[in-house]
Amino acid sequence: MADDISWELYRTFLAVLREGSLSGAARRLGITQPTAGRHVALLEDAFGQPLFTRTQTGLKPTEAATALQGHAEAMESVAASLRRTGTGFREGEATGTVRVSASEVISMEVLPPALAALHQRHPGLRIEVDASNAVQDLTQREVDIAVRMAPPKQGVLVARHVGTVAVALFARDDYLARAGTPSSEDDLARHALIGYDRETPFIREARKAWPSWRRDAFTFRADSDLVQLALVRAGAGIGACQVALARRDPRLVRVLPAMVFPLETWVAMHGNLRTSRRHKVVFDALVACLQAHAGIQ
Amino acid sequence: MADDISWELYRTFLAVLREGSLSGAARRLGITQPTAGRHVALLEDAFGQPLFTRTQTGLKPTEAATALQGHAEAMESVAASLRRTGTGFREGEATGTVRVSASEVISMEVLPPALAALHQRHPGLRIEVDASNAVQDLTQREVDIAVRMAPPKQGVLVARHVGTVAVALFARDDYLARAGTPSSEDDLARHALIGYDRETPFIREARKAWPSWRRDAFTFRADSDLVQLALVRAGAGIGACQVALARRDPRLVRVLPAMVFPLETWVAMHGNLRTSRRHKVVFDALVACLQAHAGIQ
DNA sequence: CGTCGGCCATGCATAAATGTATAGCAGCTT
DNA sequence: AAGCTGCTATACATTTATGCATGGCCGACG
Repeated sequence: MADDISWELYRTFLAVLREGSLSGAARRLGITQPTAGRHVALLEDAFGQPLFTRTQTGLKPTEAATALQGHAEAMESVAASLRRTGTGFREGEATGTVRVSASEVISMEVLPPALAALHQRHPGLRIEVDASNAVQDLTQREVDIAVRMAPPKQGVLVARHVGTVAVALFARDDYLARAGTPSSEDDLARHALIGYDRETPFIREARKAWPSWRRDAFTFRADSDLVQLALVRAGAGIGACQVALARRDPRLVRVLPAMVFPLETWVAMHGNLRTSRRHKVVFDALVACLQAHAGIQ
Repeated sequence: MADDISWELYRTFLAVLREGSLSGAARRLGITQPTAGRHVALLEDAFGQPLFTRTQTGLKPTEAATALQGHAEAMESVAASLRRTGTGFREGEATGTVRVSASEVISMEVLPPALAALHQRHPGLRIEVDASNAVQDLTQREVDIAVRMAPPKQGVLVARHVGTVAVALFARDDYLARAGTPSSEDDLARHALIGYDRETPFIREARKAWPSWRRDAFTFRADSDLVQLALVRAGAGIGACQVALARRDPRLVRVLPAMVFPLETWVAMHGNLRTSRRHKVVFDALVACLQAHAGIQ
């Protein structure tokens, strides 16, 4: 069994896969084209099969190579995490880069003050925010710490439940003065509603609680929660909004208080990072920040 | 930014961490001690900090090195998967190794016939079974295909719901003749019950359905579901058992039919492996096998 | 207390991997 | 149709990484 496949080969393999040519991969990796070609040849040798069909315009991946791509990407992702963790580590101090993932709304509306304060206390800290609604997999994407709206499943994580963020319906006062205040869920049909466009798994789940919150009932549709929030703030109609955020704007009025959707909120981190000073610092800061956020009713 | 850290360095780094010495790592990797030392030195150079304190008896990892260990292990795991997938790939044929994870009970009682038949059809196939009740993370552990009792969360997976496996209470006929048949859930207190020892997250969830199924009520406690099953089959008392399994033993009698716990069962696989012939073959076989299993009422 | 075994560090020879240069081929553009 | 560009493959030179041998150090053991 050829156990001596250098991990380095995987890296060039992935680059060739991505660039579609030895020359391109070589450029990206800072090596030369013959070297890239030799790496691929070595890998093909080790696996006992071709990974690419050579053409004049580049290399076309075979079925086998396609099957391996995901793995290679996973390695790359982990390698990037490793490098990020290893760089800028200083005994006892919190220095270096930490990559945080959170939903768009949380990233925009909740985290910034906390992160700013954090940096004041730890000037050596570099913080990357990955704002995305897709459920990030800590092992998959390059993220050290994630704010999640679902309890973490994976055992290797250290996770802390920071409370429940309530989502409810809001509208600006002038909209309600204009269009009236709905008194029942059925009333919503006569209003300008602000909601989602494409249905995600999360929305599908949430819809069970709000049966009337259907796509075809919406006047404004947007995939971005930020856009929805902006529409609500602009008085365009009635939309869903985290209660703690709406509280900041005195003109936003809660309608149909019975309609509440609770978001169990968690902060999760790789168990490996428990011993890393800077990750612990950011983790604790996020926990404190979100506990405060979830505490607002 | 030194982006040119060879992935190969990570491999020796992990080996040094594991072996606790350059010499040991070198032996394991089939390189020499000076080379291992140089690799570590390169890595320390790239990270700008020491990873080990050199002693005469070996290398002691610093705080930084400890923080990196988990990442390095993750890389190793992925590399192993990659190698396994790449080796023995043959266009159109199902050859090579596939690693399957399932619960102990499923691994022991349900899969073997299906795997045996599968191998008959595809003699080039090598199958590894990882029997463990811990929820395996497909990206974390070295597993290609997993049989899970929970809907998969991660988007990168291809998952198939194969049905609902019902778990109910059973006892052997002679036990019931001896001790009587319980007529209500409260009656259970007077019986010899077979249950879990340590409470896992899964059991905590399941307990909500069966409030009377408490640890202190059990006569026999075992963490292993296999042992519990064996005790039920031996007529030791009343225990939980998958209905489909109990059906095989004519002496096992279902008690308190109202107490049923449904296990939603899924077969999950990396999306990357969709194009791999051998993985698809095993995936389909597992789906068929478990659909048949879940179909038994 | 001396010996043995295991470990790290260093200097040096060698083998291995990489880079350079070039040839050849295909597809575009003018 | 000729020239340009981008690609792979090969031959050759060179750098780089590796292995080998050795020395020094510490702890275990008889």
